[in-house]
Amino acid sequence: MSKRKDIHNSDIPVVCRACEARHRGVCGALTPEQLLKLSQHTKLSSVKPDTTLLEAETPIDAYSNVVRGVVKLSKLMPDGRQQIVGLQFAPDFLGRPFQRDSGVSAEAADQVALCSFPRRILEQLTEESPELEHKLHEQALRELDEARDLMLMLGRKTAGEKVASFLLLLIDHMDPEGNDDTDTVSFELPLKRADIADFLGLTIETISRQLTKLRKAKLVEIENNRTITVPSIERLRNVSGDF
Amino acid sequence: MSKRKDIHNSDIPVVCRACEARHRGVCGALTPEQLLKLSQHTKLSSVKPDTTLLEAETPIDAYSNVVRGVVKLSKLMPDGRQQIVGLQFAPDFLGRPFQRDSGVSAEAADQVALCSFPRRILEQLTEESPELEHKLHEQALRELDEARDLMLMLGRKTAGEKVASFLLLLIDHMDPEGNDDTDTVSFELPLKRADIADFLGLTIETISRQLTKLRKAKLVEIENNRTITVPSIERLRNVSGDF
DNA sequence: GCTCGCTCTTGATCTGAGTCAAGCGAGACC
DNA sequence: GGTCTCGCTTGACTCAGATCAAGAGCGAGC
Repeated sequence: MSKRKDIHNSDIPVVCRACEARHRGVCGALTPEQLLKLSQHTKLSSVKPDTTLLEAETPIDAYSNVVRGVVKLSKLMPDGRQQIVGLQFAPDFLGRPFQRDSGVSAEAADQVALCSFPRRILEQLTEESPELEHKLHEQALRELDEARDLMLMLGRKTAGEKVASFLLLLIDHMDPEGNDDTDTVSFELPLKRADIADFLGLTIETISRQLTKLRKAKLVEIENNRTITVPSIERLRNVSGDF
Repeated sequence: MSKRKDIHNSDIPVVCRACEARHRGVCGALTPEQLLKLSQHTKLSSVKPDTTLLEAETPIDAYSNVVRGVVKLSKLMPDGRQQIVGLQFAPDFLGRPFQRDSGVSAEAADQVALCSFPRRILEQLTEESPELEHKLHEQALRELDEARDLMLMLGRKTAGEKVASFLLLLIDHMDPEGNDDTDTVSFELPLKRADIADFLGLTIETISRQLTKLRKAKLVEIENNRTITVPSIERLRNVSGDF
């Protein structure tokens, strides 16, 4: 990031100037010229909750950066059982490089903003800049780490620990700006109960009961079903099983 | 693979000639010269079941290819609960590129043979050959896909479906040579019951009961607790939940 | 040969989360 | 205002898999 400080801001395409993807996301690997080229083909869009963004089994012809909101990656069993296998937050990259169908589908969890570009462009840029492939590789490794954390959670944690872990995961990923190092946070749940259940391998009813339990134990406060306040992250972590 | 047919075999280092990693693994990205350079620093080793290969939280200074056997990647909770988050079969690459600690530890599940080399060498080769990074990227994406399949399994499948899926996973990964397109296979279980339990998020007793159930349903035959025969892969798939 | 330790199986019982069912509150639409 | 739908909660009951307990099989070491 500091490496780019010397570049005058006017070299940066207007649409990219305020975008997180340029700092923490894959676009950070691009030169101003490449960024310009890319930005000429990008399309910003905003979609409603539960809009399907990628279908499993369907090869994709566009990639996106998540600019705002939360995207659910999910897998479906033939009989309808569903598991959310990952959540993507801004500025994550969305879409499987190298064409292989990844077998997951992607849906907006809440109001989501995307910055999309055709597959062809990304492929060109990858070829001329190994640093871009490196960024994508790093994102893949990061997602792999998260997937494995989730496996531990799904396989070995109790319902209560799962819900606590989920809240902590949200706190970790959302607005890293508002990180004032305090032990207390407040935020909007981007997922509805049904999504949380599909993420944690539980049922809606169990999510509801566990949240009530956390509320009665004064570990969280809940307003309007969606606004969560965690008075002490520390205390919440104590019931997450993570130490 | 066909691209290398024209290279005379004598260009290939002796230790690499019969190695799967040269074909399906990461070494396939290297030129004969690079392979030679690498092979001068590699060390072949063979380790007993349950030997620790990588410790979580400990940065690694060597990478390996799995040449024979099965390696368990696992995560541990502070109170001792354990989850196996991945299994690596020959010729998988073992070790996290770019130094970051991945938080998993690796143990031999059965008798394992490794081909190891110092981190420095891999880093040098990655710098001079983007194709190598590409191979590593592809392996990361493959592992990510597998991790997500496992998440669906851990979160949504019944004990019976989990055990059936596990056997199918083994059939998929083991000796792709012996794949004579028949519907019946026979193989040795590389994991003991306790490992299977940690992999599937169940207990030893449940594994045992589910195997007995499969045996009584004539879906598998079991000899000496370790030798499995599946008379019809098709029928086993029918109880795996995968369609 | 005998014992020890390890892996695995089987049975009896318990329990955490699922299932089924009812009801509430809030926004959307008529 | 009334009714529908959707998201959520709560209670009663059920059940799949965990837990607890006993014992069998088998190879290693003495």
